[in-house]
Amino acid sequence: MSRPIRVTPERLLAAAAHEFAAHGFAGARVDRIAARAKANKAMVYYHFGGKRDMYRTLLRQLFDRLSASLEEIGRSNGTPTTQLRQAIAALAGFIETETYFPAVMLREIAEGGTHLDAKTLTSLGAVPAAIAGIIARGIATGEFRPVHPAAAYFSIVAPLPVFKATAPIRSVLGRRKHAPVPTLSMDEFVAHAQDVAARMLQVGSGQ
Amino acid sequence: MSRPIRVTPERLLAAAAHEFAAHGFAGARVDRIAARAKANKAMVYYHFGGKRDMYRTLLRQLFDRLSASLEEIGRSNGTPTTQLRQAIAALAGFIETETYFPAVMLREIAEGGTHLDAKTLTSLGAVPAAIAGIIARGIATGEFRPVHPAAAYFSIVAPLPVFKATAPIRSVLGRRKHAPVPTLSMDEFVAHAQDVAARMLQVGSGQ
DNA sequence: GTCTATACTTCGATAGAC
DNA sequence: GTCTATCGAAGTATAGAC
Repeated sequence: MSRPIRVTPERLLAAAAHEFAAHGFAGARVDRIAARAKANKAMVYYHFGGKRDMYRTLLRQLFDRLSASLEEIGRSNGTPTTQLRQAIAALAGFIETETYFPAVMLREIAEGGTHLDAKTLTSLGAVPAAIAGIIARGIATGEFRPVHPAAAYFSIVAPLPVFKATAPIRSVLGRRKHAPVPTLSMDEFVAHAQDVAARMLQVGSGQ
Repeated sequence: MSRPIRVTPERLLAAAAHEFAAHGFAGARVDRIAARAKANKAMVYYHFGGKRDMYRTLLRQLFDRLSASLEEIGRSNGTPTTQLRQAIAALAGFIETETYFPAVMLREIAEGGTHLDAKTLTSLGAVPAAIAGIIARGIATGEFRPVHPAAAYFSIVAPLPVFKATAPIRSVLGRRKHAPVPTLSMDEFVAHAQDVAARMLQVGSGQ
């Protein structure tokens, strides 16, 4: 108590998350980040050195938090099937909590990792590693059918952020006549994603 | 023959595709687009009116071409199962041909459709509509189990552009010790995606 | 239709006082 | 650590000759 926490950097990062998600790295404005954080623009340079380093710090924190959560599930004593369900739920929960994460992630993918340094790439890589680990273990125990872990990873993970990030577009499209996309909640979609993962990895029942 | 085709707008659009894919809307530079098209910067404004309208024209053309290809498959006399396999292959082929499409699409999703006008949104909407149509028909005939068409759409479509667009990052990550992501070709991933779609929609065999 | 030259604006970054 | 003031570099867009 009464600990003089440095709030400025944290507030700046939160504002940066919002800004980078909404406008991308190039479109993000340092002025807007400072304004949103109710801080001075010079503080960005004082605390982070510049726009790019602030961006990297943000990404590293996001990936570290996500991978830590996934790795904890991987270390639990559940079966691979259970762990995978939990991992999907954890990813969905992370997306719901860190609402800017899907947009930031999709943007960085599109960017091809251009803005990332080695340290940030390491943090990023821990996410697929955690999921692939669960899958590989399930295959090793014979609980999952043998699939390429990377292929399974993308089938499992990609739909969630894309679904979440398309919400605004789906909303606009849904307000039209002959709406092609009926309403679908995040919870429903998570259940669907868990079901798809289970069917994908189900032993036997070749199609 | 000897038809005096206006090549400048086409060349500009091709250059724009490259530029918007690599840098996003905000990061795209009109100078670079003109330079790459070996045209003058003023031509962008003459032919398209500005950066934003050029971007919309590009997106509209992309979505129109993709949805036309998918709708043609939907009109063919194959079964829904066959049509869905073909649709996934067509999407993969489109991604391979229009190499800048995945990045552009992921970026626009992250952007929340901010830069899109009504006409472009209509073109965009035709893509999920075509896929959802195939799925709905398969459910109607009892060939597919009843799933939410939108949920199925995202499970089927999202992994492909994400897989393709992550190639640069996977390549960097793969060059490291303890590489978490073994090599995986696009062809292998497409086959995997078709398999996942089939299993997802397979009647019975509750997980 | 195409090019040159340039007006106007915005943005990232820093210097320097407090 | 924080703020004000400002520089210099880009960037979009247009005017106007050809």
